[in-house]
Amino acid sequence: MIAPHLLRNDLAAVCANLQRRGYSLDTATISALEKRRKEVQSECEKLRAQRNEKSRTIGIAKQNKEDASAMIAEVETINTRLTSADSDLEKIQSEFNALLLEIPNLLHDSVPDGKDESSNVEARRWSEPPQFDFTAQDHVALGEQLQLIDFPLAVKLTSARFVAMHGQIAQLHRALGQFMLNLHISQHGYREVYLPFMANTATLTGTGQLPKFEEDLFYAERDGLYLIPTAEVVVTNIVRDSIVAAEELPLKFVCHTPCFRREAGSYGRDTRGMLRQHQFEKVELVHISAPEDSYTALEELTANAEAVLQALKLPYRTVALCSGDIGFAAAKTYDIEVWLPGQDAYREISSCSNCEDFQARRMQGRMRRSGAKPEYLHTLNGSGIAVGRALIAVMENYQQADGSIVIPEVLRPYMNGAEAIRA
RNA sequence: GGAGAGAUGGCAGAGUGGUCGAAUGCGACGGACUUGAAAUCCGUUAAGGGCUUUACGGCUCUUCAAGGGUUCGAAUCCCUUUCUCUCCGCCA
Repeated sequence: MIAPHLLRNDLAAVCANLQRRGYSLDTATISALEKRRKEVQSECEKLRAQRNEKSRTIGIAKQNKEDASAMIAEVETINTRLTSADSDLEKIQSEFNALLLEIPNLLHDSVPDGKDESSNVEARRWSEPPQFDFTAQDHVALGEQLQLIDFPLAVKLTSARFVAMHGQIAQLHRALGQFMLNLHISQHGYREVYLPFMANTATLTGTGQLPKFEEDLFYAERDGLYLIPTAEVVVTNIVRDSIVAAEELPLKFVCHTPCFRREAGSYGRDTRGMLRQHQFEKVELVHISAPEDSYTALEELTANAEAVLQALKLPYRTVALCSGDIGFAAAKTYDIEVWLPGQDAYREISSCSNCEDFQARRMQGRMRRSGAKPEYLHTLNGSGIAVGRALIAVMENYQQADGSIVIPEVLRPYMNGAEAIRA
């Protein structure tokens, strides 16, 4: 949520910033609404102040056993006017609020301009795509030959866009998650958390999935709960409705969860394989930081995610997303793209964002420096990294001519020492 | 799922219709005393919004789990919901 005072006092600047995203703000509606708000709210408060004052006088009169009926009649008149003014104000405020919740975050100055992903700016590149002296296969072909990835089974049990894995691929998948978690805990100073995989409306509103992106979520109607689309939702909401002491910052959390996404509107995209699934696992990194530290934190968080790929020796590049490609809640985002030989392309495997105070404002997440007023926190999140996609990357980058897959060294301890997966 | 008890400030805990945003204690902060500290004493100490001010600030509204109701007036009375605890049932 953008700071309401910016919308009141600096509408033109807000509008210009959002324009960079290709988002046009309805300034006429907003300023008209704001003008009425000011009038009606003043009226309400004036009436209420009068009523409070009169009621107090009535109380005193009654204690002195005096007749207060004239004053009581007066307050009744005030109340009639107040009721109507109040309902006007409520309408205006809920309209304003609904508008506010649907406006994306302001962009950081360093975000490059551009309409779509073609304008993203490469920040760095690590290692080189492997050269094969045979034709590289994708993970679907590799998994089928090994008989360890089973899409028909997932369809039978559930539906399309789900996957079933057997044996050593299932184990490799688990190994990846365990490895990432341990790396972040032991090397990068994160605290592991285990949280619910379902979340309520307030939680999803806090991070910005609701109200605008409800169609992307799985919803359990009987219980009013949503399956989380990312651990970011539950982890970031740890600080919802709380005031964190400045000395405790930054908070750095790592959390391994399944993620559930309906993928509405992406029907034609990435239908082959397990690149885009309704259910996938992810190790998520979250920083809760003081405002002045959040951009340093973004670099750190991104580097922590990159460290996973470096340890796995998977080639990647890091790009700064341009204004048109950046997500709703983020002020700045780096995507990390891993090399996939099966697609002969770099594909997103992590997205690291600084949301500044956008989410903190929605969820009333604040910090306090000693003696000072509470201030909004800055929240950051990033995949560290997507486990399902990491599995694809390992399979495709470590494939051999005979269709076997060498297990990256750092994962072998999690694989009972096995060095390769063969049919 | 059944029965009962609860939800008040950073924490503990009083408050059952009127000057209550709320006693008291703890904690925190400032000051006095002290070489320093402890102890003691004095003082300050909830959040959010609006209007106003160059600024210090001033005025005002809201908030005692949430929503609704009764009333001139609600932390206090009534209804609904949520959550917590205890007992029973079921369950990994």
